[in-house]
Amino acid sequence: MGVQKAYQPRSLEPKWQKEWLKKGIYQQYSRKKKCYVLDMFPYPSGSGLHVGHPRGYIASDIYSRFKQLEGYGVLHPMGWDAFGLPAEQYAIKNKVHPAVAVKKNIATFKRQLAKIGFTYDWEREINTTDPEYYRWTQWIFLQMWKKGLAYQSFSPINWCPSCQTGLANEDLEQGRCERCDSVVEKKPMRQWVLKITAYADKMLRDLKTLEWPEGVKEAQRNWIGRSEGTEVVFYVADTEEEIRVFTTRVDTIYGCTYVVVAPEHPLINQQLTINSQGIKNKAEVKGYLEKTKKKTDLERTALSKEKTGVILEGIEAIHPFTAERLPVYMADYVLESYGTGAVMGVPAHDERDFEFAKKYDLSIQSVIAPPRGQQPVQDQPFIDDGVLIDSKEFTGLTSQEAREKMTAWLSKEKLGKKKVNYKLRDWVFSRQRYWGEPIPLIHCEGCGVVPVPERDLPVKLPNVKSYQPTGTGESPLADIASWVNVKCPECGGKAKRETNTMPQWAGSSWYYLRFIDPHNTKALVDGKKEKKMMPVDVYVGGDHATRHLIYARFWHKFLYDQGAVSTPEPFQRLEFLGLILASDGRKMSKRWGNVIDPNDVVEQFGADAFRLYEMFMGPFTQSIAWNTDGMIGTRRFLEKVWKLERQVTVNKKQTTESKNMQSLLHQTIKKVTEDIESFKFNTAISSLMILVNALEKESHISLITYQTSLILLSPFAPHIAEELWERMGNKQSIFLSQWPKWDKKKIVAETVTIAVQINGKVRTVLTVPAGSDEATVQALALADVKITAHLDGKKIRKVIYVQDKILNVVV
RNA sequence: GCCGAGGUGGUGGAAUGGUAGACACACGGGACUCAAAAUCCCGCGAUAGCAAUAUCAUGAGGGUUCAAGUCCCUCCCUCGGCACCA
Repeated sequence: MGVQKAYQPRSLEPKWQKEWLKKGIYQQYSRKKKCYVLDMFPYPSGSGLHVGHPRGYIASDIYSRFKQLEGYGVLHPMGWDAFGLPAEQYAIKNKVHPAVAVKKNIATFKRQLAKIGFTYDWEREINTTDPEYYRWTQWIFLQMWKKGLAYQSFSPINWCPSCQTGLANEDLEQGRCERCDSVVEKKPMRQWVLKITAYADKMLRDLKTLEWPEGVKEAQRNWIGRSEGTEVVFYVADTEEEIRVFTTRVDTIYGCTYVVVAPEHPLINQQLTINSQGIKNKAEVKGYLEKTKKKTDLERTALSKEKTGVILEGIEAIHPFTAERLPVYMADYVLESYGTGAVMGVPAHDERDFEFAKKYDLSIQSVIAPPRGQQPVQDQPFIDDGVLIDSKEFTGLTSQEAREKMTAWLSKEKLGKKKVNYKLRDWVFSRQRYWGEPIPLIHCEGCGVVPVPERDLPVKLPNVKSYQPTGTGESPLADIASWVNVKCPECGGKAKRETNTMPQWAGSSWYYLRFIDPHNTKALVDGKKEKKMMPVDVYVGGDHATRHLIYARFWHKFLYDQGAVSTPEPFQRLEFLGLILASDGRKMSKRWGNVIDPNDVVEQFGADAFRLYEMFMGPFTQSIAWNTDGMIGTRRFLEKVWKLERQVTVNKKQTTESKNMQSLLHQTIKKVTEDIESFKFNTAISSLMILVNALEKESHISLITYQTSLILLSPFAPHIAEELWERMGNKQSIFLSQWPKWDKKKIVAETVTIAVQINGKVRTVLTVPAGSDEATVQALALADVKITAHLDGKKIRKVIYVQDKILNVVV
């Protein structure tokens, strides 16, 4: 053991970091049981890591070390999600190739990470911008294309005028670009789109099988937005034209007093171009259309906005049940992109319709009566289910019965059918920017769209003079004639490459597979290695509740259907972490000047103290403000651990501590084991502190107790644990030892304290041998002065006794 | 508006229906020191009291229970997600 020096993390930590790497301590892949622990890999930005980033990495690292100690072969890799706008913007500004900037940033990130002491297997490091990586991103895209899941669309998409690129629905936040906050416009453009909606049902269904936080599942459910309803046909009077309407409340249809279509609805264009009949107030309608076009989606959907619309004079809709002629309106509160782009107006039972009807003085007919006892509120629509009234033969049915019967009737009459609708839109997959994976397709004059043959993958991103977006809807790649002009791989004729690139989210949609064998992604296809490692057992991260998780699930499910992967879901368990905010309560950001560099903290307190503090701050799922003052606490704790060595007796295997001490040790084993498994690191650490505080008071600590404590500490503070472990004479790394098991019998303490209550109020506590029976405890309690004083001769009505916990006397 | 997570000391936070405030930070007092830092010991929800102790106290108000931070009902507030989705 030698003479003990002061605890000096600054020399001790780098020493072990090197040693672990050299010996490959964390590459125990030959073990039988596997555990795949994955972090959401970072985007290597120019500003480097701040103390918020490592929170998730520390958690996954603790979990990985714990699982390795439990005997698992743990895969815990790290890589870089390096395509995307920031690197490109940096490149434009500084006139360097984005790949150069990315390389530099990755080096910074790695240097920062290395100091915290992670178990990452750097032999499996990946980078989404590596052509050998994106060869497979392109390959997967081609498989989708071949199955008809990638298609060209020419309809209007979301266009960010500042980023000068098309965006997916998921990239918007309240009608603004999530990246730059610009108001997004609608722009008709040629786009590649992935048919993610084809997987809507499967993604929804399989959420049930996942161990994910309820909130994230719910966000996914909302995003997919499945709703069951009825599609109803309203014929346009005196024509063969029809307006199809989607509703979830067909039971209210007798209250339908008008029909509304979206401005983009095909009927409008068609009826405007008819000369003889059709819309009579064409000028008015055209005027409204013009106004709508000028509005952004943001303005159209603004919450407080009053509903506007215009009647289509000369057009009437036939009510499918009553054959009444109803007025038809065009209004921009109806969205073309959802349902059929047309709705039936039931003002008595829908808030929006009610508002609209009030404004345009439309008739309001109540057809749903509230269930017994309830009174409808005056001057407000009744939007709940109830019992049908004034609905001919459907009168008297409940809403639910009516929906079924009415839908059945409509089906029979060929006037409608059951229909499921989703909010989820297909994924706009092309970007008109430089720094992304080229879409591996070729446009041939003769053959049309032709895939790049597999042997020609990857389609490498060529060098360009300017990374600046062109703004024309073409990417900067379009300017490189030598790259764009190719021979058609099928007919050898004149052809051009697709110049759009893939979005930021492409590379991260399958990266967890690449880690399984980063040098040979054929594993994807041949399957053996994939089968051994998948699924990811625990996925740790935050901030991407919908986009990344929904995209990755979609790609994975596609690959599953192709037989390329063996599991229907990629991430079995998800641990979603809270952000670390700056001490001012804001997000840590260069912009606010409130960033704290983890390496500064490590420099001052040591990596182990830093790791402990990040986990001790509070519950893992909760956002929390950083406070460097707290660091001193975990550092002091480690100093105590360090000094404990002096109390270790040479007496080898035997335990010398009291029974109560043994009980505490075993309680701690149980607590730490269970808490790590459930990601409750803060309470695991506090129980370790309790143990250390107690050991400190012992005159002697047995070797076995001490070493057990070191193992319990090692996932959290690996460096100090390894150092002290070695000082105990161990030749092999502590991380190749075994996680202790608790002994139920030893957990039971010799003595326990029992609270004695009178009428539920604690009056005294008794220390009694564990397992004492009620009679014994009651006798002791009634003999206690404090109790007799309170009883004051009153009659005891009842006594409740909970073993080893409480005795309640009711008087 | 809908969905999700919350509301506990000066602060971060603990509490299978069973002694509310574990653990830690800050703070106050003491020891050591010429002095400081570090370290160690003691105290630390509020009110009253020299004290023993008593009363009150987990966003607000009701309820269930021998016993409620925890379960039920009504309401308020904070954070996160979604939102003219028919």
